[in-house]
Amino acid sequence: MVTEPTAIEFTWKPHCCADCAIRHRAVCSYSTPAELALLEKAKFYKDFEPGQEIVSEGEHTQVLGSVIDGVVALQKTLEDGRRQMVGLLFPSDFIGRPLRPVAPYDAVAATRVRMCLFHRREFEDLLRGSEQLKHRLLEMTLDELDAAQEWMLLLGRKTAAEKLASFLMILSRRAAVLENRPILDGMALQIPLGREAIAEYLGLTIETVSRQFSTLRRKGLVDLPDKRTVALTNVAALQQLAGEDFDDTASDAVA
Amino acid sequence: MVTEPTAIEFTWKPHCCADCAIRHRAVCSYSTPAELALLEKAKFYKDFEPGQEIVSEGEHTQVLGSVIDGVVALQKTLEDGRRQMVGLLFPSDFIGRPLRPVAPYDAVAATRVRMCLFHRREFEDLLRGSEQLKHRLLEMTLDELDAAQEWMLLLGRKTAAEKLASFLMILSRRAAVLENRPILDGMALQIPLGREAIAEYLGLTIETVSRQFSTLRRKGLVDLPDKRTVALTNVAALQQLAGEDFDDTASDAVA
DNA sequence: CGCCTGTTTGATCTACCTCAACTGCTGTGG
DNA sequence: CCACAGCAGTTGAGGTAGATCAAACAGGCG
Repeated sequence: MVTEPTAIEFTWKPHCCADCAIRHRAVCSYSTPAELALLEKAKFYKDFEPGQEIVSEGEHTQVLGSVIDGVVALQKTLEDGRRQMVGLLFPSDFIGRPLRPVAPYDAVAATRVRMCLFHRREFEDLLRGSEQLKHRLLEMTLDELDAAQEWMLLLGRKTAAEKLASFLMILSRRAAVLENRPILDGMALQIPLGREAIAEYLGLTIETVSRQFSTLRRKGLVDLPDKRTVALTNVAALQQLAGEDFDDTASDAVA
Repeated sequence: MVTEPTAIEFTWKPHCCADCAIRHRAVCSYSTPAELALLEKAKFYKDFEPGQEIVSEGEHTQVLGSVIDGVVALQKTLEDGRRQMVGLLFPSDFIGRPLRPVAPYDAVAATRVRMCLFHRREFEDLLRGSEQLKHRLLEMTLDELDAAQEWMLLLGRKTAAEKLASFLMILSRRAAVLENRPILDGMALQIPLGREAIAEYLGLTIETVSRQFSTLRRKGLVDLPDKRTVALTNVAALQQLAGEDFDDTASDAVA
């Protein structure tokens, strides 16, 4: 399963960090030109085919880095094969824990993926010397922790319908940020995962996911032009179903 | 519910950081004497009664800091009242996100709690100037993220029996580290949570938790001398049931 | 002693899982 | 151009783990 990737042509191929599409959002976004030059020297690109493992659980990982293009799923597996996704990474997200040599999960390419990688040793050295890098990594880790805690609420307490609605809203928000446009009724959402991966994301079975998609369609909240596309026909209702406080009610400070 | 805490006497009351019980494990553990002096000046202690809110969801928090004594639960709530615990903090753990003014969860004292607190502003200033503080906070955040991902696997894929067994093993491990002793058959585990809080931890109902406790007792894996105490009579079986790879199989490195 | 709160146990119900059949693509080969 | 695998997704029928509703029970405390 870990075959060498065949040459994949992405629409855009970065050669130097200054041109990089994720330059201002990735772990390097606070780096000074001087530091960027060091990163430039150390980095290398690698492409992965859908389904290919980037990191595998229990493995002593030698590389870590940023997703430039594509989507990566982090998943954990029980001995009997039950699997749970624990992370879904988009361009600019960072894979791998500095200072922690053994990966606690599989990282699998969900689509074609281009990674900007570093050898662990080199990256850790750079990190040690760089206030900016460390600061940005802390920020990103805190964001990931927030997302994980929101996800725990979903897994522990939401119904299947709420789970799927939440998933669609999360994807919408992610797409809105990456593509810099608002979430609107009628917007077509490209889903980078098949039904099985969605089920692993939500802690459901593939059949339940499928049924919930059908229910959402029957209720008129979404259209399903094809298996990998969801058109949001009623964002407000979907958001309501997802059970999210998205209103900007400023609560007053205490103590 | 947010009444001022009455005076609580803990057995040990730190006055200066050098004497502090969590000195070598908390966010300040890498700090130099010089930095410690700054922390010393900025810190203040505060005690909380069981059930008292330390931080509340959506609130603009002005303080953050370390748990010195006691246990704190982080929980998220849906509009209709369904609640999920998303963090359980022991002495030396850190509460609050620097750079993120609005709390995404309630932090509630599960037991009597003594906190070592800082005003957000002051702490952020210290953090900005301190390589050590930032590094330790990054480490701790990464640990919390690991724990959250393990927890997601539990919530999404484990059965009620597996969930409870996992919970007991997590508590055991935590106690083993804090009290610096191994996990052994016969060891009595003090549970800092009532059945309801356990249910919120595991994404179950209180009744299911209670039934699973009874089942574990009937199967001879635990004794239940009183409601807040669990004696582990068969650690190996419990670990097995929890479905954890606790063996130290070194997997070989790849690329 | 009776009240209050937290826990256990029992009986039933239901959301989601499981197993199984079916649909509709997409690619391949005659 | 059609036949037919092969796979991903959908739909259906029935089973079950855990939820829900309800009652009994235990300990602490006035």
